[in-house]
Amino acid sequence: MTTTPAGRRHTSQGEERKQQLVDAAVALFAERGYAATRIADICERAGVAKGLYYWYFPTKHDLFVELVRTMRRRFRQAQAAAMDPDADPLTRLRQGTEASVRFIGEHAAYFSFVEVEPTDGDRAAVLREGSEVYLRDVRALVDEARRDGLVPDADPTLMSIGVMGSVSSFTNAWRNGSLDVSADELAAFVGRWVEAALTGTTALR
Amino acid sequence: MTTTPAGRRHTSQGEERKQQLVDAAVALFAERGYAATRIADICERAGVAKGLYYWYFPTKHDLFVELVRTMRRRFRQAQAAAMDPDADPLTRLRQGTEASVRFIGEHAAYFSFVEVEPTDGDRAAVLREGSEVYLRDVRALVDEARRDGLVPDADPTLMSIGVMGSVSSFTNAWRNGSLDVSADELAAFVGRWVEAALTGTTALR
Amino acid sequence: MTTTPAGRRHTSQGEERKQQLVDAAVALFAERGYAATRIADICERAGVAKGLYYWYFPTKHDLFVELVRTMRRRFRQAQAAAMDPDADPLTRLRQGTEASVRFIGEHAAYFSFVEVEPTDGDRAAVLREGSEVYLRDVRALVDEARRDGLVPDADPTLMSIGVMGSVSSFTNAWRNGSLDVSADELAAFVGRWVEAALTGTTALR
Amino acid sequence: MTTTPAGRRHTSQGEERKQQLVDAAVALFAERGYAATRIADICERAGVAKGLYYWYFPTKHDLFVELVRTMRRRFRQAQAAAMDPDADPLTRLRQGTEASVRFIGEHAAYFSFVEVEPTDGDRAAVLREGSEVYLRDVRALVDEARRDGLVPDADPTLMSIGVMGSVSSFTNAWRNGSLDVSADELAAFVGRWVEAALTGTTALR
DNA sequence: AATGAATGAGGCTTCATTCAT
DNA sequence: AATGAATGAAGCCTCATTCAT
Repeated sequence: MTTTPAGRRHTSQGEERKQQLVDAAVALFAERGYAATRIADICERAGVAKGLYYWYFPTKHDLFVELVRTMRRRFRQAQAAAMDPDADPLTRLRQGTEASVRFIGEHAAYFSFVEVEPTDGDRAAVLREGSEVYLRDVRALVDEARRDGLVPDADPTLMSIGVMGSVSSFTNAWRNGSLDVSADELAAFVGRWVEAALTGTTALR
Repeated sequence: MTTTPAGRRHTSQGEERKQQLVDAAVALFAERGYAATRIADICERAGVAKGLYYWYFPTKHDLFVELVRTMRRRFRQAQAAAMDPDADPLTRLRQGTEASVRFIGEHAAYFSFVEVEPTDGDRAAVLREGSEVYLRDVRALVDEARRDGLVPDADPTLMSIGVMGSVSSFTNAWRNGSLDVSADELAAFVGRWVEAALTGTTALR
Repeated sequence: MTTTPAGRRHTSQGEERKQQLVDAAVALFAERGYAATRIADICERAGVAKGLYYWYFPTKHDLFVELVRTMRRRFRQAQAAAMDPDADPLTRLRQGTEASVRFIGEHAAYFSFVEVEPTDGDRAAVLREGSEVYLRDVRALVDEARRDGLVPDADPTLMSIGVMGSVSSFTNAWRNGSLDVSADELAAFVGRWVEAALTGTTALR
Repeated sequence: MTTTPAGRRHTSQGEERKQQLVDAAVALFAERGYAATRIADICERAGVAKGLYYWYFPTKHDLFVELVRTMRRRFRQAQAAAMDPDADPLTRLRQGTEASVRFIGEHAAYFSFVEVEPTDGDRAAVLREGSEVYLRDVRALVDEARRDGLVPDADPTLMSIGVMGSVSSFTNAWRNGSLDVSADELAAFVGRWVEAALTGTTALR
């Protein structure tokens, strides 16, 4: 049960409806972008009348926010689940990176507009939250690795950004169809790429 | 002298006006994004009447295209100028990378919306052209370097994307204000980062 | 129930609204012509918000088309109803002609802009359809009359056009206010005029 | 030498320019209608800069008026020249009618938009002047013919309108391409048609 | 006479949002 | 919960007209 506009309760049936709308929205955002997607389109694809949208979301922006927040949560869970708590930071970083690549590959539609999209005005902020969280997680590992002498003594912020940026760069390209590798191959490559860049010692194979 | 709508000629005075409009547009696109920028805004900032816009550009999209194409040309020139034709491919790659970072840094407003923007519909294609050209240039150097045994025998497409992606990731972050380094420092770092990732041997300092 | 824009269904209430818009449009077209009538005007006169127009008609032109088609249908019905199927072709022609004059007289507002209007571009075609149908009907009767020896052996196309043209010429003048006769008197006169012209024997009284 | 806007004199060279503009306008009005013809189009076709238009005509409407007035004059001259002053009124009427048909045939482009055009607002009045003059001329002949007992004792206004309407109906159809006769044949037919209608005695051949 | 540039009112259309049922 | 109808603020673009040179 969740609440919406005027604090209304939604039954489980209502939850389904809501999810239909979100799913339709994701598909459309991916196809033509957020701005070019009209609420009417979302409703049409979801098979409901236009007016119904507002029973579930107070505004167009809200669906976006809810969607982003939900995905963010799942994203972190996927990363956390992939990391071996007993491993050294560099290993955990690689595991997290690989998990990220895989997760993004599995939610291509979503990331296609989240990564590339406008960011005009409010949505920018919403998305930034997401990368900040990610960045912080990476940063913690980088710091740890530096403390352990696993990576050179370079600017940790720069290194963290390098890690995060690599993930998004490679997955963006992958979605564009310019890469002819499987998700797993890509994940492995990105893991090695990042490690090589960070340590300057691991050869790319 | 250039031509516009119905193939009209513009005097040099007209050229200036046109440039004023482009400049105003770049600033506004950077501030609030392409979609959120109204033609009226561009004219207002350029200090001309709304109707005049259409004397110079048939549509909103056309200014965008012209702008992108112009910048693309300059971008390549800057890269080419920075590369020592007698140096080995890896060195040239680093020189080009550093030049790219610097160029982007000098045209922050432009790249802020070109890199992050929507890409909904037509604009996507226009922008893609740009990265394809860049990618091809990088790819040529990577191939050469591989032939010379300077980089491991990994997938050259992946490596090229890694190079290009690094440049944009770091410069994006730099523009966001999350990085506290000078343009030159950033360029140097990215150059080393890319070289390390590629060769797996150059330590980050 | 009719369909519109995206094939939407309209309730009977919606049908009324639609009709209100059409009525307002006819009045305005008659007053100031199609081109000079803005959609905003139509809505204002119909007492609805500007945006609602597009709920019912995809464009300004569409209302026009729908209107013309509807009137065309009624026009033909009125003509058919006035003709005695057992009468000779010349009589039926006169009956049809008189009915046409009367119908036009009863829908003066509509015909005032349909007959005299621009016809620039698309609307021309729409209107032409109408006269072609009329002309074909007349032509059939003229041919029959010629076969029966009721009219001279002149070019049937010319004669048919003469009939149709007479109807519109007289009714146009009537609408302009240059004629001081009742609709019935006019109808009778046009009937005789046409018959006289065709046969060259019936005296005008 | 004529005067324009601020009472400026035009040299004979200027007269030519002016005529070029008028000619371009007639062609365009005929092609796409008055409303759909932009001043820019006229200038483009005339091969002059847009601004020059206003050196010759104070407004778009004025060219129209001047054009109509000029043609009106010539039209009347053509009619007058065709009538034998010594002939009876009915003959003169037929001669004038035939001359009208021929004149219209020779100036098809002009009449195509003058006859069929919008008439929205001001232009209506300008055009009406024209038909009123024509109507008055016809009316005088009809009255005379009635006095001489050449036509029945019917409403002279109606008869006059029938004459004028016939001319325009047939020539309109002719321009539309629905008639496959020469201008002379058409003129002869219309002459007989009108006479038959008026007298009810002349058989159509 | 002639040109390119500039103006600005105004039209059509879109679409997020709200309302009545 | 759900629907069709209604609203109105904007935005893009056109084009007659004017201006400076």
